[in-house]
Amino acid sequence: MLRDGLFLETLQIKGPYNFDLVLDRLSMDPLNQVDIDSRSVKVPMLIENEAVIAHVQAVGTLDNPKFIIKGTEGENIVKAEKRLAEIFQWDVPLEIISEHFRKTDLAPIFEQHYGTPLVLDFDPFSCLLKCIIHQQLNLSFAHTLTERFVNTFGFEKEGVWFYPSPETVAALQVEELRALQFSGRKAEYVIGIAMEVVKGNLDFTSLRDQSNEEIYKQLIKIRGIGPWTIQNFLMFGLGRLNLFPVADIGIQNALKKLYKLDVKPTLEEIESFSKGWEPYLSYASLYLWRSIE
DNA sequence: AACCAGGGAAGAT
DNA sequence: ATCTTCCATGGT
Repeated sequence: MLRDGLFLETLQIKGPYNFDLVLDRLSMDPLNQVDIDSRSVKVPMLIENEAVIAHVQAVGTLDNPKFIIKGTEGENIVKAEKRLAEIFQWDVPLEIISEHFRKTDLAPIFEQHYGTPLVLDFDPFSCLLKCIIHQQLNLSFAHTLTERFVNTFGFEKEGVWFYPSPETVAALQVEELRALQFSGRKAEYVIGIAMEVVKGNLDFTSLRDQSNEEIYKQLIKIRGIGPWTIQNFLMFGLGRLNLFPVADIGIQNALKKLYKLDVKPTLEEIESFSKGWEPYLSYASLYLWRSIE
């Protein structure tokens, strides 16, 4: 339905799906344009290299989720809607996943956050940059640092900020990022990764069709990208369902809290806890993070 | 005022 | 191959 230069669509999906909890989590990142009262968010996407913004608003309930989607009229409406479905995991059967955890130690947490989907980052390249920037920083400072980065080098459209393009980032100097309080090392990582993309050595479209292992082998070679970054990228960049970042401090603290441990669990303990959570380890990770947020 | 943070590279065994 | 140190800065 077209009106006033907008495309407008109502969408109904299978429940359970708790969009209010989605907005709750998205609002942790100051770059996300979330409006809790109207139950909506503006989603910046790159469709066929074109910046597109979709306004997604929940109008349904947990068990009968409905959305109103608005966007600027263009040629890629179908692709934009497909991408939205992927980002918000509208086709993932949350009931089945929730059922899977009902007989595990995570049951109470899954009860508490029932209907929470794993929402993807809005763009794979942005996801990777965000992972690098967030490495070894507390969430609060990490968010101000990414916000500062995007506001300085990215671009704004219809009130939403886009991360800078690989070309823009590749052309930056370390000193420009140091001025934003990046460490020298972090600045080198970010610029270096953008250069790999510009040179064509890192292509996110082709990554989509590769296995986790193939992607790992390719990304681990790039300076600044380690296991934690790859696991996060596979989860939030590509939406893979079975990742568990054992080295993640947040996961460790969540497990410590869940099992009432005096110290953070060892690698072996974590491995043994997570037995039985497959093949949905990403959802275990997500709900563990939620449990300490 | 220490100590920690949703890590990873580089150097040392 | 595996262990240790350094990076850099804000938060608590």
